Amino acid sequence: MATWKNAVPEASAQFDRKREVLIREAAASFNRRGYYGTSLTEIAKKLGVTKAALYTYVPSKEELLYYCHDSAMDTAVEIVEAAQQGGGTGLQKLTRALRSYLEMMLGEDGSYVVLLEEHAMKPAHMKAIIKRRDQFEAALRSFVTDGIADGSIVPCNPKLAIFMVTGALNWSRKWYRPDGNWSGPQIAYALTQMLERSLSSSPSDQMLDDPGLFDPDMDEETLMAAVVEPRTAEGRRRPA
Amino acid sequence: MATWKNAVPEASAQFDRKREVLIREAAASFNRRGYYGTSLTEIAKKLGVTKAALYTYVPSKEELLYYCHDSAMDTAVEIVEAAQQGGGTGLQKLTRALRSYLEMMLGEDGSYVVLLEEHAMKPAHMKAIIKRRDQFEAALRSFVTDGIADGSIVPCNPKLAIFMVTGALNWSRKWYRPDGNWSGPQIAYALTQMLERSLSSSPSDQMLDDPGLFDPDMDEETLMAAVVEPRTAEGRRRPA
DNA sequence: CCTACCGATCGGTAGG
DNA sequence: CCTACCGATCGGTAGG
Repeated sequence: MATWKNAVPEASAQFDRKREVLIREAAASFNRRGYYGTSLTEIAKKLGVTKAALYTYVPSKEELLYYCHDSAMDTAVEIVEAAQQGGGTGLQKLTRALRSYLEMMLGEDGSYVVLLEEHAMKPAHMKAIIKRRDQFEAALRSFVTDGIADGSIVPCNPKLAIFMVTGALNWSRKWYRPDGNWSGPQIAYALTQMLERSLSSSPSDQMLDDPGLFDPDMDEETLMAAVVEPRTAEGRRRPA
Repeated sequence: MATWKNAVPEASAQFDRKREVLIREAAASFNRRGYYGTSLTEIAKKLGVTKAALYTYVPSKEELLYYCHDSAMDTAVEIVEAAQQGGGTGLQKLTRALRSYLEMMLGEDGSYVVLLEEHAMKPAHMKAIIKRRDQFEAALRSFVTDGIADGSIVPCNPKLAIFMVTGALNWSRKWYRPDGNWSGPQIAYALTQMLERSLSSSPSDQMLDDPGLFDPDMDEETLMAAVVEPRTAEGRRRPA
């Protein structure tokens, strides 16, 4: 007799799950071909259904784009909060945030982080997204001002600094190839290191000149020793 | 009797000029609303003609996008060549290239530098553009390897370094507001300074914390003195 | 350089 | 979740 009671949340979970898959698939397509360059028919075909079926989960194409942006902001906020709770100097918090942001973006479902074409949304949706993004950027800027105050970051303009780092990070989606020589975590480490150097009050004179040398399981000392050590021509690449 | 002879080049010049205006207008629209989000009717309206008139100057919308990309690459190549001929260390050449690239991009007709949606072009056009862009990036990378060799740049991965700086630069189009607090040259100076710091073998411990302080006519010493000096709340902004 | 039109494709809906 | 369809808009062309 309890069957009816259980059936409701199960069905609802199914619905939510499908909706989430739709959003990720849409975001990937919007990223690849642009909002106007992607038809709902294409998205539906990838999901094995017809266009009409999509309207069970979203009321319009525009709203689908809005959901994509909103999901991306959920992730961004999580990353900033985790970086904040990790503690340490301003520079450490910033570096941590940048690295996990990049790892996420270059990871499996990273393509769903939509960044462009906010103008395609209707004004109310656009304002909501821009507001959330401003909060994200403000959190990153606070790491910079923290760092300037605690001496870990060189005095600079926080606004410009954050524009610089987010630009460098977001651009990675344009050139990153999952089947290339470098893995996501390797690029995340090496790129973050370069950006950290531009802001650190005590910039390292040792940089990772081959991202392929980085191993997620390696500790900092071993890695830095590898940088100066002689090594084989192709170095160590794509560690499991 | 010479009238006829002169009329031909004049007409041809008129044609070329109009074509150029069309390309810039199209590039600005493509940048704003995307390739698929921009109709030829919109572009035509901005130029005060009808859509059909555009076909006198370009054979198709796709070809118009190709011309946009190609013009942008012309400018990029010019900038790199000028930076090369200026001489100096690898770091100096790189910094010079980045700064003029940014000044151009934030300048009056800068919006015509199209960067995205290469996939909208047919394969042959896409290949041609990607080839030219690779040459541009290779030139920038050579500045980095020059710099590592002459000791002005810290040992690093040139490919990653150029991806980082181009990302930071290209992203500026997303946030730059011509009517904002900072002028194009001011941002170009301050942002380039930050990027230079990430690669320099002797990173400055003095950064321009307010881009508004920068005056194109100011020499380096006066500027750096202004950075440490006390100043009025709003600093000096938007010098003529 | 314009008016008038074409075939194709789009987002969205009706009805089941 | 599908078939079948709608009005609107697109890129491109004919003919002048």
